[in-house]
Amino acid sequence: MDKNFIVQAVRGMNDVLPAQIAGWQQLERVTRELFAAYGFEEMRVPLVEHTALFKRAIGEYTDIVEKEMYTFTDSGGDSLTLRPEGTAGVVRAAITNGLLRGARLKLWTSGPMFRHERPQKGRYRQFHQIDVEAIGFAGPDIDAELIALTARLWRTLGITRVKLKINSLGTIESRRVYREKLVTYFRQHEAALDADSLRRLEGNPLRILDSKNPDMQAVVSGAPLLTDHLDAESREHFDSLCAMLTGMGIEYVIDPRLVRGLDYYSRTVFEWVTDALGAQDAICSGGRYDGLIPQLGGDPTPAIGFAMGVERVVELLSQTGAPLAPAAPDVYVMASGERAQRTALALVERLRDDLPQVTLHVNLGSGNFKAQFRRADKSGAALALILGDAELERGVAALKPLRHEAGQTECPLEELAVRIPAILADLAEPNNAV
RNA sequence: GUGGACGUAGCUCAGCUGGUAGAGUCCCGGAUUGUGAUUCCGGCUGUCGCGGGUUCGAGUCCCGUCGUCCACCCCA
Repeated sequence: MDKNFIVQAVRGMNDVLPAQIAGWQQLERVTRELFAAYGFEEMRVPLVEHTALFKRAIGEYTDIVEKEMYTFTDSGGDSLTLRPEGTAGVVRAAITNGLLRGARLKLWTSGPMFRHERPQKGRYRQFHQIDVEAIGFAGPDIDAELIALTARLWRTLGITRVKLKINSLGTIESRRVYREKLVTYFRQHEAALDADSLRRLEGNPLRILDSKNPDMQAVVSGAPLLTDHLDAESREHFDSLCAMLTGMGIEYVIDPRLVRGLDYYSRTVFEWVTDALGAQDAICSGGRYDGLIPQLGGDPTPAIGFAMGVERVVELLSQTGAPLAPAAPDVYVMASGERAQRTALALVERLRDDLPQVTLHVNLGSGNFKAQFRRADKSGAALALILGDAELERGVAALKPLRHEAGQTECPLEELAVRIPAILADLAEPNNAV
C-alpha cells in the first residue's frame, strides 16, 4: 500500500474514538439533564448559514470573520459559511421562525463549529460547543441563573480547577464612549504599543487590554477602566448580578479587562477558566447581547447566552481521574463445534427476546476455547455462557462466572432465561465479590 | 499567520561520533488436543512521516514538505 494514497483526516479535524467516547457521553448526559431541570429546551440549527449572518452578528473586524471562517460559494452562487459559533444561528432561527414576539425562550443546542486556526491543544478546526441562550429576559436574574447552572455543571462533573471571571461591558452606547477614551489614551502612548496592539487600535482597541505581552503591562494598567465608565443602568445591573452570585455562594473575580472577542456582547460577560489545559484556558464563556437581535432584523429583545468547549471540558473530565470505562456486557457467549456455532446465534436471539435488559456479546468467528475465554475475559463480562457440542447433546449450556470464585454450573437451555438473571443478581451482591 | 520541539512495529519507546533496524506490550499458536491470571517456548507486523540532496554507504547529516505538540495570536 502506498502511504501517499492513504486519505488523511483534514488538519485540525479529529475523530472521537470509542476509547474516548465515555467522557463525551457523560458530558452530554449531564448537561441534558441539567438543562431540562432549569427549563431549557433543545433546538437544532444548520451547520451552514449565509456568510452575511456571521459578518453582521460577530462583527466585520473580528479575527473570526476576517481570517478564520470556512466560506465557500455553492453552485447556486450563494456565499455560505460553516458556522464558527452557535449564537448567530440560534438567533436567526428565532427570528425567521417567528419565535420572538415578546416570548421568553430558554434554548440550548450543540454540535460542531469550524474555525480555520492553527491547531494546538484544546484548539481544533472542527470543535464542538454546547450553547445555551436565554432570549427575552432583561434582568440580571437570568445572568445569575445561567452562571449558577454552569457552576452546578462543574460540581456535578467533579471538575474543580476552574475559576469564574465576570465583567460588564456596559451598553453599546457607553461602550462606544469608553472606546473613544481608550483610543485617545493609547494614541498618547503609541510609542509603548507593540505591533499587535497598534493593529488593534484601529479595529478592536478593547482587546489591547487583554495583551499577554509583559512589556505592555505598564501601558495597559494605566488605561482607563471600563468598569469606571459604565452607564448607571449597566452599573446597577452588574451590582445586582454580583449580589445574586454572592447570595448563591458562587465565587467570582471581577476582571475589568475581560473583553469578549465577538462584537455583539454588551453588559454582562463571564468566562470560566482553568489552569489545567495550557494556553487554551477558557472552557465556557458568554455574555449578554441585548443589541444583536434588532441588528439582525428582529424586534428589540434582550438576550444572554454562553458556549462551552466540549473538547476542553472532556479533557478536564479525563484529568479528574474518574474512571470512564466502556460498558462491559453481562454475558459473553462462546460456542465451539460446528453444531454449537450454528445454534448459538439463534439461542442468543431468543435470550435477547426474553431478557432485553441483559447485554450479551457473542463470540463471532472461530477460535478455540482458550482464545474464546481470553476474549470473554477481556470483554469484562460477568458471566460466560459456554455452548459446545457435548452440552448440546444433553440440551444444556455451561455457565461460568468470570469475576467470582463461584464454580461453573450447567443449565438446561429452556431455563436459561430464568437462570441467567438470577445468577447475575447473585453475582452483583457485593459480598460475593472476589 | 509567526516562532520552537518532535515524527522509528497497532501502542510505548531504544538506536553512541553515518556501516541497510531492536526491546517491551499487543495479537496468534503451543506447553494445557474444552476453560480466562501468571509462567515458559515459538511466531506475525516496519518502504525509520513523505520527497530530494550530501556520501562508497543515511533511521542518523542538509534542504523542502506534511503532520503532531508547545508558545504567540485567537478563543470555547
